[in-house]
Amino acid sequence: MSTMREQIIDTTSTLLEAQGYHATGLNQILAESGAPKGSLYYYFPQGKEELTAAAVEQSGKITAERIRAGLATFEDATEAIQSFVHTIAYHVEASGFSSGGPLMIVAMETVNSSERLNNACREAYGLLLDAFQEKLVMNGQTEARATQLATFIISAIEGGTILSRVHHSGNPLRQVAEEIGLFLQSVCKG
Amino acid sequence: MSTMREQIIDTTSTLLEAQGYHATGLNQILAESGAPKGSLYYYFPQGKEELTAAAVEQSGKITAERIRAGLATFEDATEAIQSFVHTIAYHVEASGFSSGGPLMIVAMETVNSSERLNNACREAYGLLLDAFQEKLVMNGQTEARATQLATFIISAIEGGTILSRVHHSGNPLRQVAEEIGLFLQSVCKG
DNA sequence: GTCTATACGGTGATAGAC
DNA sequence: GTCTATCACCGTATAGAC
Repeated sequence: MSTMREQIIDTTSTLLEAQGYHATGLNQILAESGAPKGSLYYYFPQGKEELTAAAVEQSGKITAERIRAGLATFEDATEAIQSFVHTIAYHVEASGFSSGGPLMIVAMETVNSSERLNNACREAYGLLLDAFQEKLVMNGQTEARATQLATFIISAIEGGTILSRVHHSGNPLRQVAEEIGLFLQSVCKG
Repeated sequence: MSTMREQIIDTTSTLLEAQGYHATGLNQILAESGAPKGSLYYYFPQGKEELTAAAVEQSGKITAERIRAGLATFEDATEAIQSFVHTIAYHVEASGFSSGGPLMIVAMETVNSSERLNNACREAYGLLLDAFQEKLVMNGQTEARATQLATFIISAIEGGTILSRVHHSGNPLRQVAEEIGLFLQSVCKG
Protein backbone atom coordinates (compact mmCIF):
# COMPACT_ATOMS: atom_id res chain seq x y z
CA MET A 1 0.00 0.00 0.00
CA SER A 2 1.22 3.45 0.87
CA THR A 3 4.92 3.27 0.28
CA MET A 4 5.36 6.68 1.84
CA ARG A 5 4.32 5.35 5.22
CA GLU A 6 6.83 2.53 4.98
CA GLN A 7 9.53 4.89 3.81
CA ILE A 8 8.97 7.00 6.90
CA ILE A 9 9.16 3.97 9.17
CA ASP A 10 12.34 2.69 7.55
CA THR A 11 14.08 6.04 7.84
CA THR A 12 12.95 6.30 11.44
CA SER A 13 14.37 2.86 12.24
CA THR A 14 17.72 3.74 10.78
CA LEU A 15 17.98 7.00 12.65
CA LEU A 16 16.80 5.55 15.94
CA GLU A 17 19.36 2.81 15.60
CA ALA A 18 22.23 5.22 15.12
CA GLN A 19 21.18 8.08 17.40
CA GLY A 20 18.49 6.94 19.77
CA TYR A 21 15.02 8.23 20.49
CA HIS A 22 15.53 11.64 22.00
CA ALA A 23 18.33 12.57 19.67
CA THR A 24 16.27 11.83 16.59
CA GLY A 25 14.05 14.70 15.56
CA LEU A 26 10.96 14.60 13.42
CA ASN A 27 12.48 17.20 11.16
CA GLN A 28 15.44 14.97 10.46
CA ILE A 29 13.19 12.02 9.73
CA LEU A 30 11.22 14.17 7.33
CA ALA A 31 14.30 15.50 5.61
CA GLU A 32 15.93 12.10 5.12
CA SER A 33 12.80 10.25 4.12
CA GLY A 34 11.71 12.96 1.73
CA ALA A 35 8.29 13.02 3.32
CA PRO A 36 6.46 16.25 4.01
CA LYS A 37 5.57 17.11 7.56
CA GLY A 38 1.91 17.21 6.68
CA SER A 39 1.87 13.55 5.70
CA LEU A 40 3.77 12.38 8.75
CA TYR A 41 0.91 13.45 10.96
CA TYR A 42 -1.50 12.04 8.41
CA TYR A 43 -0.03 8.56 8.78
CA PHE A 44 0.85 8.86 12.45
CA PRO A 45 -1.72 11.12 14.07
CA GLN A 46 -0.18 10.58 17.51
CA GLY A 47 3.16 11.83 16.37
CA LYS A 48 6.58 10.67 17.37
CA GLU A 49 5.49 8.08 19.88
CA GLU A 50 3.22 6.29 17.45
CA LEU A 51 5.82 6.42 14.71
CA THR A 52 8.48 5.00 16.98
CA ALA A 53 6.16 2.24 18.17
CA ALA A 54 5.61 1.27 14.54
CA ALA A 55 9.35 1.23 13.91
CA VAL A 56 9.99 -0.94 16.96
CA GLU A 57 7.21 -3.31 16.05
CA GLN A 58 8.45 -3.74 12.50
CA SER A 59 12.01 -4.12 13.69
CA GLY A 60 10.98 -6.88 16.09
CA LYS A 61 9.31 -8.85 13.34
CA ILE A 62 12.16 -8.41 10.88
CA THR A 63 14.81 -9.28 13.43
CA ALA A 64 12.95 -12.39 14.58
CA GLU A 65 12.71 -13.45 10.97
CA ARG A 66 16.44 -12.94 10.48
CA ILE A 67 17.18 -14.98 13.56
CA ARG A 68 15.04 -17.84 12.30
CA ALA A 69 16.69 -17.69 8.89
CA GLY A 70 20.15 -17.53 10.43
CA LEU A 71 19.57 -20.41 12.81
CA ALA A 72 18.17 -22.53 10.01
CA THR A 73 21.57 -22.77 8.31
CA PHE A 74 22.75 -25.36 10.85
CA GLU A 75 20.71 -28.19 12.23
CA ASP A 76 22.65 -28.27 15.47
CA ALA A 77 21.50 -25.46 17.76
CA THR A 78 24.92 -24.85 19.27
CA GLU A 79 26.59 -24.46 15.91
CA ALA A 80 23.70 -22.41 14.57
CA ILE A 81 23.64 -19.94 17.45
CA GLN A 82 27.40 -19.57 17.64
CA SER A 83 27.57 -18.92 13.93
CA PHE A 84 24.70 -16.48 14.12
CA VAL A 85 26.42 -14.38 16.77
CA HIS A 86 29.51 -14.23 14.59
CA THR A 87 27.28 -12.92 11.82
CA ILE A 88 26.04 -10.18 14.14
CA ALA A 89 29.61 -9.21 14.96
CA TYR A 90 30.26 -8.82 11.27
CA HIS A 91 27.14 -6.73 10.73
CA VAL A 92 27.94 -4.44 13.63
CA GLU A 93 31.29 -3.71 12.08
CA ALA A 94 29.95 -3.39 8.56
CA SER A 95 27.26 -0.94 9.64
CA GLY A 96 29.78 1.40 11.25
CA PHE A 97 28.68 0.20 14.70
CA SER A 98 25.08 1.20 14.34
CA SER A 99 23.86 -2.31 14.78
CA GLY A 100 20.88 -4.30 15.74
CA GLY A 101 17.90 -2.13 15.02
CA PRO A 102 16.23 0.51 17.13
CA LEU A 103 15.07 -1.94 19.77
CA MET A 104 17.79 -1.86 22.38
CA ILE A 105 18.30 1.87 22.56
CA VAL A 106 14.62 2.76 22.40
CA ALA A 107 13.99 0.23 25.15
CA MET A 108 16.59 1.83 27.38
CA GLU A 109 15.54 5.40 26.72
CA THR A 110 11.82 4.97 27.20
CA VAL A 111 11.37 2.39 29.98
CA ASN A 112 10.45 5.03 32.49
CA SER A 113 8.80 7.58 30.23
CA SER A 114 6.43 5.85 27.82
CA GLU A 115 4.29 2.86 28.64
CA ARG A 116 3.34 2.48 25.01
CA LEU A 117 6.94 2.23 23.83
CA ASN A 118 7.84 0.04 26.76
CA ASN A 119 5.13 -2.40 25.72
CA ALA A 120 6.24 -2.29 22.11
CA CYS A 121 9.79 -3.13 23.14
CA ARG A 122 8.71 -5.90 25.47
CA GLU A 123 6.71 -7.54 22.72
CA ALA A 124 9.54 -7.16 20.24
CA TYR A 125 11.95 -8.85 22.64
CA GLY A 126 9.37 -11.59 23.05
CA LEU A 127 9.52 -12.29 19.34
CA LEU A 128 13.30 -12.57 19.41
CA LEU A 129 13.10 -14.88 22.37
CA ASP A 130 10.63 -17.15 20.59
CA ALA A 131 12.95 -17.48 17.63
CA PHE A 132 15.82 -18.75 19.78
CA GLN A 133 13.57 -20.80 21.98
CA GLU A 134 12.11 -22.72 19.06
CA LYS A 135 15.51 -23.74 17.82
CA LEU A 136 16.49 -24.99 21.24
CA VAL A 137 13.28 -26.99 21.60
CA MET A 138 13.90 -28.53 18.21
CA ASN A 139 17.23 -29.68 19.60
CA GLY A 140 15.71 -31.48 22.52
CA GLN A 141 15.45 -28.89 25.27
CA THR A 142 12.26 -28.64 27.27
CA GLU A 143 10.19 -25.53 26.68
CA ALA A 144 10.98 -24.03 30.06
CA ARG A 145 14.68 -24.75 29.80
CA ALA A 146 14.77 -23.40 26.25
CA THR A 147 13.10 -20.17 27.36
CA GLN A 148 15.67 -19.57 30.06
CA LEU A 149 18.52 -20.40 27.71
CA ALA A 150 17.09 -18.03 25.11
CA THR A 151 16.88 -15.25 27.69
CA PHE A 152 20.51 -15.81 28.52
CA ILE A 153 21.56 -15.85 24.89
CA ILE A 154 19.70 -12.66 24.06
CA SER A 155 21.21 -10.99 27.11
CA ALA A 156 24.71 -11.93 26.08
CA ILE A 157 24.11 -10.73 22.53
CA GLU A 158 22.65 -7.41 23.60
CA GLY A 159 25.44 -6.78 26.07
CA GLY A 160 28.05 -7.88 23.57
CA THR A 161 26.58 -5.47 21.06
CA ILE A 162 26.98 -2.60 23.51
CA LEU A 163 30.61 -3.49 24.15
CA SER A 164 31.29 -3.86 20.44
CA ARG A 165 29.80 -0.48 19.70
CA VAL A 166 31.67 1.17 22.53
CA HIS A 167 34.96 -0.37 21.44
CA HIS A 168 34.32 0.14 17.75
CA SER A 169 35.21 -3.48 17.19
CA GLY A 170 33.34 -6.69 16.54
CA ASN A 171 35.68 -8.55 18.87
CA PRO A 172 33.62 -8.39 22.05
CA LEU A 173 30.72 -9.97 20.17
CA ARG A 174 33.05 -12.59 18.74
CA GLN A 175 34.24 -13.47 22.23
CA VAL A 176 30.62 -13.73 23.29
CA ALA A 177 29.98 -16.03 20.33
CA GLU A 178 32.81 -18.31 21.41
CA GLU A 179 31.67 -18.49 25.00
CA ILE A 180 28.05 -19.09 24.07
CA GLY A 181 29.28 -21.93 21.90
CA LEU A 182 31.22 -23.45 24.77
CA PHE A 183 28.30 -23.01 27.08
CA LEU A 184 25.70 -24.59 24.81
CA GLN A 185 28.03 -27.44 24.10
CA SER A 186 28.31 -28.28 27.78
CA VAL A 187 24.59 -27.75 28.32
CA CYS A 188 23.48 -29.94 25.43
CA LYS A 189 25.71 -32.79 26.53
CA GLY A 190 24.60 -32.91 30.17
CA MET B 1 36.63 20.00 48.58
CA SER B 2 33.75 21.62 46.81
CA THR B 3 30.75 19.58 47.82
CA MET B 4 28.64 21.48 45.29
CA ARG B 5 30.56 19.99 42.41
CA GLU B 6 30.03 16.51 43.75
CA GLN B 7 26.39 17.17 44.39
CA ILE B 8 25.97 18.18 40.76
CA ILE B 9 27.71 15.03 39.55
CA ASP B 10 25.65 12.76 41.79
CA THR B 11 22.38 14.29 40.65
CA THR B 12 23.52 14.01 37.05
CA SER B 13 24.35 10.33 37.49
CA THR B 14 20.94 9.60 38.94
CA LEU B 15 19.09 11.41 36.18
CA LEU B 16 21.20 9.93 33.39
CA GLU B 17 20.58 6.49 34.81
CA ALA B 18 16.82 6.92 34.79
CA GLN B 19 16.31 8.98 31.66
CA GLY B 20 19.38 8.89 29.48
CA TYR B 21 21.61 11.58 28.09
CA HIS B 22 19.44 13.47 25.65
CA ALA B 23 16.37 13.35 27.86
CA THR B 24 18.19 14.88 30.79
CA GLY B 25 18.33 18.64 30.66
CA LEU B 26 20.73 20.93 32.42
CA ASN B 27 17.80 22.78 33.91
CA GLN B 28 16.54 19.62 35.55
CA ILE B 29 19.97 18.83 36.93
CA LEU B 30 20.17 22.32 38.35
CA ALA B 31 16.70 22.17 39.86
CA GLU B 32 17.21 18.78 41.53
CA SER B 33 20.70 19.41 42.76
CA GLY B 34 19.86 22.82 44.07
CA ALA B 35 22.82 24.29 42.23
CA PRO B 36 22.59 27.61 40.44
CA LYS B 37 23.19 27.68 36.72
CA GLY B 38 26.07 30.05 37.20
CA SER B 39 28.03 27.55 39.22
CA LEU B 40 27.41 24.65 36.86
CA TYR B 41 29.40 26.41 34.16
CA TYR B 42 31.92 27.43 36.77
CA TYR B 43 32.69 23.82 37.64
CA PHE B 44 32.16 22.43 34.16
CA PRO B 45 33.17 25.11 31.67
CA GLN B 46 32.56 22.78 28.75
CA GLY B 47 28.99 22.23 29.75
CA LYS B 48 26.91 19.12 29.50
CA GLU B 49 29.50 16.95 27.80
CA GLU B 50 32.14 17.59 30.44
CA LEU B 51 29.65 17.08 33.24
CA THR B 52 28.46 13.80 31.77
CA ALA B 53 32.03 12.60 31.28
CA ALA B 54 32.67 13.26 34.95
CA ALA B 55 29.55 11.35 35.92
CA VAL B 56 30.51 8.38 33.75
CA GLU B 57 34.05 8.38 35.09
CA GLN B 58 32.91 8.44 38.70
CA SER B 59 30.29 5.80 38.02
CA GLY B 60 32.91 3.51 36.50
CA LYS B 61 35.12 3.76 39.55
CA ILE B 62 32.29 3.25 42.03
CA THR B 63 30.83 0.33 40.12
CA ALA B 64 34.19 -1.38 39.80
CA GLU B 65 34.64 -0.98 43.53
CA ARG B 66 31.23 -2.50 44.19
CA ILE B 67 32.04 -5.44 41.96
CA ARG B 68 35.28 -6.07 43.84
CA ALA B 69 33.50 -5.82 47.17
CA GLY B 70 30.70 -8.10 45.99
CA LEU B 71 33.00 -10.73 44.57
CA ALA B 72 35.08 -10.75 47.74
CA THR B 73 32.24 -12.32 49.74
CA PHE B 74 32.94 -15.75 48.25
CA GLU B 75 36.32 -17.23 47.60
CA ASP B 76 35.08 -19.35 44.74
CA ALA B 77 34.68 -17.24 41.59
CA THR B 78 31.67 -19.13 40.31
CA GLU B 79 29.74 -18.72 43.53
CA ALA B 80 30.88 -15.13 43.89
CA ILE B 81 29.82 -14.07 40.42
CA GLN B 82 26.52 -15.91 40.48
CA SER B 83 25.68 -14.39 43.82
CA PHE B 84 26.72 -10.94 42.62
CA VAL B 85 24.38 -11.09 39.62
CA HIS B 86 21.55 -12.02 41.95
CA THR B 87 22.39 -8.92 43.93
CA ILE B 88 22.13 -6.82 40.79
CA ALA B 89 18.71 -8.30 40.06
CA TYR B 90 17.61 -7.24 43.49
CA HIS B 91 18.98 -3.73 43.08
CA VAL B 92 17.32 -3.28 39.70
CA GLU B 93 13.98 -4.10 41.27
CA ALA B 94 14.59 -2.03 44.38
CA SER B 95 15.57 1.02 42.36
CA GLY B 96 12.36 0.96 40.34
CA PHE B 97 14.24 -0.41 37.36
CA SER B 98 16.64 2.46 37.02
CA SER B 99 19.64 0.28 37.54
CA GLY B 100 23.30 0.10 36.94
CA GLY B 101 24.45 3.66 36.71
CA PRO B 102 24.58 5.99 33.74
CA LEU B 103 27.15 3.93 31.89
CA MET B 104 25.11 1.69 29.65
CA ILE B 105 22.63 4.23 28.39
CA VAL B 106 25.17 7.01 27.92
CA ALA B 107 27.34 4.56 26.02
CA MET B 108 24.53 3.68 23.67
CA GLU B 109 23.36 7.22 23.11
CA THR B 110 26.70 8.81 22.43
CA VAL B 111 28.77 6.21 20.54
CA ASN B 112 28.33 8.00 17.26
CA SER B 113 28.05 11.57 18.46
CA SER B 114 30.74 12.28 21.06
CA GLU B 115 34.24 10.93 20.98
CA ARG B 116 34.88 12.24 24.44
CA LEU B 117 31.95 10.43 26.00
CA ASN B 118 32.70 7.34 23.97
CA ASN B 119 36.20 7.29 25.44
CA ALA B 120 34.87 7.85 28.94
CA CYS B 121 32.50 4.90 28.55
CA ARG B 122 35.16 2.66 27.10
CA GLU B 123 37.45 3.34 30.01
CA ALA B 124 34.67 2.81 32.51
CA TYR B 125 33.84 -0.56 30.98
CA GLY B 126 37.53 -1.37 31.19
CA LEU B 127 37.44 -0.88 34.94
CA LEU B 128 34.48 -3.21 35.32
CA LEU B 129 36.21 -5.79 33.19
CA ASP B 130 39.34 -5.62 35.34
CA ALA B 131 37.32 -6.28 38.46
CA PHE B 132 35.85 -9.51 37.10
CA GLN B 133 39.06 -10.52 35.42
CA GLU B 134 41.06 -10.30 38.65
CA LYS B 135 38.69 -12.59 40.46
CA LEU B 136 38.90 -15.16 37.69
CA VAL B 137 42.69 -15.02 37.64
CA MET B 138 42.71 -15.53 41.38
CA ASN B 139 40.73 -18.69 40.74
CA GLY B 140 43.27 -20.15 38.39
CA GLN B 141 42.30 -18.83 34.96
CA THR B 142 44.99 -17.48 32.68
CA GLU B 143 44.94 -13.73 32.08
CA ALA B 144 43.76 -14.05 28.49
CA ARG B 145 41.09 -16.59 29.33
CA ALA B 146 39.92 -14.50 32.28
CA THR B 147 39.61 -11.43 30.09
CA GLN B 148 37.41 -13.19 27.59
CA LEU B 149 35.29 -14.70 30.34
CA ALA B 150 34.91 -11.29 31.94
CA THR B 151 33.79 -9.80 28.63
CA PHE B 152 31.17 -12.50 28.36
CA ILE B 153 29.99 -12.01 31.92
CA ILE B 154 29.67 -8.25 31.55
CA SER B 155 27.80 -8.73 28.29
CA ALA B 156 25.33 -11.09 29.89
CA ILE B 157 24.82 -8.74 32.83
CA GLU B 158 24.28 -5.69 30.66
CA GLY B 159 21.88 -7.49 28.39
CA GLY B 160 20.09 -9.04 31.35
CA THR B 161 19.71 -5.59 32.84
CA ILE B 162 18.03 -4.34 29.69
CA LEU B 163 15.59 -7.24 29.71
CA SER B 164 14.89 -6.76 33.39
CA ARG B 165 14.17 -3.10 32.92
CA VAL B 166 11.98 -3.72 29.91
CA HIS B 167 10.01 -6.41 31.73
CA HIS B 168 9.90 -4.53 35.00
CA SER B 169 11.12 -7.64 36.73
CA GLY B 170 14.37 -8.90 38.15
CA ASN B 171 13.69 -12.35 36.74
CA PRO B 172 15.62 -12.06 33.47
CA LEU B 173 18.71 -11.09 35.46
CA ARG B 174 18.09 -13.99 37.84
CA GLN B 175 17.94 -16.38 34.93
CA VAL B 176 21.17 -14.89 33.66
CA ALA B 177 22.68 -15.43 37.09
CA GLU B 178 21.73 -19.09 37.05
CA GLU B 179 23.10 -19.69 33.58
CA ILE B 180 26.33 -17.86 34.31
CA GLY B 181 26.70 -20.08 37.35
CA LEU B 182 26.21 -23.21 35.26
CA PHE B 183 28.59 -21.93 32.67
CA LEU B 184 31.40 -21.04 35.04
CA GLN B 185 30.99 -24.32 36.82
CA SER B 186 31.57 -26.24 33.61
CA VAL B 187 34.40 -23.95 32.57
CA CYS B 188 36.26 -24.18 35.85
CA LYS B 189 36.08 -27.93 35.90
CA GLY B 190 37.42 -28.61 32.38
C1' DG C 1 31.44 31.74 43.38
C1' DT C 2 26.76 32.79 42.66
C1' DC C 3 22.54 34.79 40.57
C1' DT C 4 19.49 36.66 36.93
C1' DA C 5 18.30 37.54 32.52
C1' DT C 6 18.57 36.44 28.03
C1' DA C 7 19.99 34.77 23.33
C1' DC C 8 19.27 31.51 19.87
C1' DG C 9 18.35 27.21 17.93
C1' DG C 10 15.67 23.15 17.62
C1' DT C 11 11.77 20.45 19.26
C1' DG C 12 6.97 18.33 18.65
C1' DA C 13 2.76 19.80 17.18
C1' DT C 14 -1.21 22.39 14.84
C1' DA C 15 -3.98 25.11 11.40
C1' DG C 16 -5.51 26.04 7.12
C1' DA C 17 -4.72 26.62 2.13
C1' DC C 18 -4.45 23.68 -1.80
C1' DG D 1 -2.80 13.63 0.80
C1' DT D 2 0.34 17.28 0.74
C1' DC D 3 2.50 21.75 1.74
C1' DT D 4 3.60 25.98 4.30
C1' DA D 5 3.53 28.85 8.03
C1' DT D 6 3.52 29.26 12.60
C1' DC D 7 3.03 27.97 17.47
C1' DA D 8 4.70 27.53 22.28
C1' DC D 9 8.17 25.29 24.57
C1' DC D 10 12.59 23.65 26.10
C1' DG D 11 17.38 22.80 25.05
C1' DT D 12 22.33 24.65 25.84
C1' DA D 13 24.99 28.37 26.47
C1' DT D 14 26.48 33.19 27.55
C1' DA D 15 26.82 37.95 29.66
C1' DG D 16 27.17 40.82 33.29
C1' DA D 17 25.78 42.38 37.96
C1' DC D 18 26.77 41.18 42.59
